[in-house]
Amino acid sequence: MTAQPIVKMRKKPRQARAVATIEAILEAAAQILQKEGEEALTTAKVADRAGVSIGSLYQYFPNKEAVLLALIRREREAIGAEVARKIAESEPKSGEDLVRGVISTLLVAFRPRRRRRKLVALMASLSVDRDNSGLELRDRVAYLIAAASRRFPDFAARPLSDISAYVLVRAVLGAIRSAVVENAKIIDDPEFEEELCRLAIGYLKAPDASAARKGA
Amino acid sequence: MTAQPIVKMRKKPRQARAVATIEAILEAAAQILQKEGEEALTTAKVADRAGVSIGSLYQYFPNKEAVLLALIRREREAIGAEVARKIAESEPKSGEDLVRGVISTLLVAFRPRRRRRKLVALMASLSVDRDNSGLELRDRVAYLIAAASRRFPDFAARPLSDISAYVLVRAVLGAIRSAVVENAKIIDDPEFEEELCRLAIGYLKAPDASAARKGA
Amino acid sequence: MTAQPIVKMRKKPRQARAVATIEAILEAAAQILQKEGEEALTTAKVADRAGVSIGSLYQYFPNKEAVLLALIRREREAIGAEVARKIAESEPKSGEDLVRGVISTLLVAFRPRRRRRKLVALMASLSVDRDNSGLELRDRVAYLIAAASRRFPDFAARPLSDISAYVLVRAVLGAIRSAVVENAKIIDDPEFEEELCRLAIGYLKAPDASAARKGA
Amino acid sequence: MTAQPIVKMRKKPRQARAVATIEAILEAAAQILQKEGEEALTTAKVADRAGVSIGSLYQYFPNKEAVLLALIRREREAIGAEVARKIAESEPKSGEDLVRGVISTLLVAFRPRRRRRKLVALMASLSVDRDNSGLELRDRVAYLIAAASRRFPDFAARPLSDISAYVLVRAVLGAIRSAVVENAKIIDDPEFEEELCRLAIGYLKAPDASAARKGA
DNA sequence: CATGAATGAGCTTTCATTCAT
DNA sequence: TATGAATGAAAGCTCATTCAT
Repeated sequence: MTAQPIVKMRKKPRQARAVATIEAILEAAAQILQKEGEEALTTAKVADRAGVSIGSLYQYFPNKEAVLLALIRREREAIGAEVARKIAESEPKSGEDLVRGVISTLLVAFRPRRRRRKLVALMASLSVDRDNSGLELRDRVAYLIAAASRRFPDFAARPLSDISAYVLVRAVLGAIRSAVVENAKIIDDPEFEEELCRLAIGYLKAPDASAARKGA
Repeated sequence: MTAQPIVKMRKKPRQARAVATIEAILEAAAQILQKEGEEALTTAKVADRAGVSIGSLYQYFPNKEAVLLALIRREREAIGAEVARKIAESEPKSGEDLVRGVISTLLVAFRPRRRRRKLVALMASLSVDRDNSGLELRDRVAYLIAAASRRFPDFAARPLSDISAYVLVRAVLGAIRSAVVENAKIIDDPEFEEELCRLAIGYLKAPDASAARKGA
Repeated sequence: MTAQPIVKMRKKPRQARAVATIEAILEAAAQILQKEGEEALTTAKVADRAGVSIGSLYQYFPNKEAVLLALIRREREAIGAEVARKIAESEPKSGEDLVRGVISTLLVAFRPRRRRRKLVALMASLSVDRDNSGLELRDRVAYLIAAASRRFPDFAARPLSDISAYVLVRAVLGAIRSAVVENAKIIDDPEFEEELCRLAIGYLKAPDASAARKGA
Repeated sequence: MTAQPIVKMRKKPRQARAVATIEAILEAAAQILQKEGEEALTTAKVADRAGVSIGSLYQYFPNKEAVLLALIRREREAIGAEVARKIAESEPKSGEDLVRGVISTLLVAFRPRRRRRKLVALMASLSVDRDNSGLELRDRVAYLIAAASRRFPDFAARPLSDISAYVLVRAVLGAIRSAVVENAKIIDDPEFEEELCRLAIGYLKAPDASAARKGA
């Protein structure tokens, strides 16, 4: 895992068998990551647990890193899509509604699977350095919030600056990340969800800081 | 990094020379981590850059992990102490004052040294799994805020629950962490600091969520 | 290239299509060898470049080595045939004539195709160990010279011993080999050709060494 | 053995033990090369036969190729030095004397050790592409001959052009190379040596070709 | 105490070859 | 017959750690 920025899969699967192989590899990688940690994630182990030969692994992934990246991308897209879908079908009536919906969905997505702990930690550390196409979750959430801040009367007072959006999204996801990674039972606590909402909504409704300062 | 769960240092340094050696090793490790990343951090390289033999390194640290842990702890303590000191000498007159002071100090601590980027990422991923004594920074900040929320009139309205403190501290540090790790120039932007303050202060002053709900 | 000592082709091509396939495979191998070197010559790459599946390659060649051997043999036969043909049609009038003709043809055969460099090197290293049927070029040349030394008056003085033939042929081909393999532009230099002729003709005309010694 | 032009040793040995290790590695490599061929030359096998760990091998050689290169260089220097020494102490009285001395020494150097067969083949194929500092043998021989062609009356008639030297040295070494590589008993035959001398001396004494042509 | 040579388990990756489809 | 997914032995190489000097 030295350099090699290659990220794509080595070959497109043309037979159904191949698709199953890829899926098995990713699932095996996820399991090992979860149960034994990143250091235990060796290509041999992944192939073994996936029930395929090591050669097959390398037929579809150019190197170990590519497996990790694919795994992370899959996870991220799954969560991102879920958030978007839930929001779309819940038809929020207010900005507050929407924020509660987003946070609730995020928590649901990260919660049940304590099994995803290591993966989330990895996502945090890997995504940054190596995968710039990977900010989907954050960007999607930021987009949703920004849209809401324009569309709904309760937030309309002040449009969201880029920096505000950055702070809000990173703060909320940062807190969730901590909860997941620190393995805290707190992530199942309704009060945690409530406080997250309070943090977000309070921030979105608060008078503009600079405006406030100038006004003072 | 195979076996050996030992984590403490192998021997107490009794001579000034020993202290200097340890310091040189940690500094070398920090430099390598920063300039070349975690993968490049090998014991041989650390010893070499520190100007000591590999044998000497193992005289002071039982294994590679111990070096990393010591490095992280050093960094964390430095930042924690700085926050505490700045607050102590600034004698805040209000809760808002104190929060602004804490955030400002945190940003100063993380900011100038873009060189600390990799270290911060490491702290995040390592602290959780391997060092349970390591939450000092977070705990210290949480303690400060909690104390303030009791001491100062502007926050007095509602004492900070454990969960609230958790959310607040993780949110703020999470946003800063993002800024540092994503290498964003945003960390130098005054507006970023302002928004962080707005987030924290707004949260601390907002009416209690559950109270509000009950009241409704 | 593990086991399987089989060296012959697996099946006789009975259809024109098969011949074309074999030709495509050999041509692909030659190209890869030339452009990327021996290490890059993998069966998968050969099949790919030849436009056939890896399975098909193994239908015509029992293993990778057989491909190489076929390639070398093809090359060798081509050059050998060319030398023979040129000589036959030039109807040399003297031994010197014939020698000049042979050397000239050899140089023409090896020259234009700097592309054949890697192939020549291969021929040199492979032919020895693995292909004992492969001395055709050398033998053909040796035969030509030997015949000339008997047929033409200018060489008639002394019949060529086996060892003399060996020395002469290896010397001339060795010098050409060096020129090709070392990638020297020398192979295009007319003086090079002239000197080779001088070497060969001088040797063939010189008084017998042992005779000379005895005479002395 | 992909790229990596590194050729030097990884670290200078500072302890006597290290020198012995290096020697053992080279000797083991030579043996394996000889008895089992180039394909059998794996780093593990070399280390094993040398009685050292694989790690030790890589402490002194950056990669497998470096081992080969060191081996070849060692061999080449040994032969080159021997040729030079023998000539120096034999104090040849004529050019013919000197040529006979050189050829005799070369044959002695290559002869007794049928064990050197594979090594010579390797030298031929490797030296060219990868080690440009490696032409010592050829250059040394060429230098000796060139000097002789100027110093001694029997060759004085015509100074040796660069191309003539090239042809002569490659021809002689090419013939010897063939004898060694083809495993022919011919290398032990005194007539072989005699014919080589005849080839070389005849060439050196022959009237200049171009002169001859012009004269005609 | 310091040194650095030695160790070797274990990792990633390649590629010739097979065989079910 | 042609295909290409699957195989897995085996290779090169790294690096944390030990221990004789």
